[in-house]
Amino acid sequence: MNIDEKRTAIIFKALCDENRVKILKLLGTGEKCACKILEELNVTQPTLSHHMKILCDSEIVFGRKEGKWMYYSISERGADQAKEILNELTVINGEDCNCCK
Amino acid sequence: MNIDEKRTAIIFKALCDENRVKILKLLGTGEKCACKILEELNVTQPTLSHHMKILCDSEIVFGRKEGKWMYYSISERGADQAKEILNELTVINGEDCNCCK
DNA sequence: GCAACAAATAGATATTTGTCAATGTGTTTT
DNA sequence: AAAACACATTGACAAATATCTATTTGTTGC
Repeated sequence: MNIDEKRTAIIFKALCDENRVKILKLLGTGEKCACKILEELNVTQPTLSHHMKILCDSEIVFGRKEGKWMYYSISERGADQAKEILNELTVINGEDCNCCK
Repeated sequence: MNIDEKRTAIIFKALCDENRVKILKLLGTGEKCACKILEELNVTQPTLSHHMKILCDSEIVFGRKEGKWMYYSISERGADQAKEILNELTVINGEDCNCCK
């Protein structure tokens, strides 16, 4: 696989904000509606909406609309992709560098 | 494991910038000195230094000094920790939310 | 259609981040 | 010791980000 840097940055942006990590932890107990997530965080509704967008852009979180509610859950597919990229980026293939010795 | 949100954000900050992803890809072929990495990126030396600090703060990258050179490599330990956190954050344990139904 | 509700969008603002030029620090070489 | 080199730190600045208030959009129930 050849990793796209821009896409990788978008994916892991999901995980580099405290509130978004909290949201993922909440989603770990299963699908949640936005209103429920909002209760658990100390942010306004628009701020939550902003974070949910970033999480969905990463594809680690999946959102579905049902009537006037939005339900969010962790996407196994998206999570697996993030894991695969993390694996690829941290595998060590080569030799030590002697360029400066 | 109970995941610390602040620490998690610091760890994954390593992966949410294009240049840092490029650096990780370079380190995938083994330990490299800063000067070699600098050749491959379109940034100045202080900018590289800044990125290397963020990568080392995440502990995904390890730096060692040898004389006037800095050698960087991927830390298996740090990478494993990032993988473990990503796993924990994307495992689904619970039931679907019925709170709004 | 209208009121009530849930979520998204727009606009404003403070903070954080990525970047560079200039300078400082520590090491090697002459 | 002085010069050269590799890297870190500082300070400045523009761009991106997180947050809020106000408003808009879309859905439900009267």
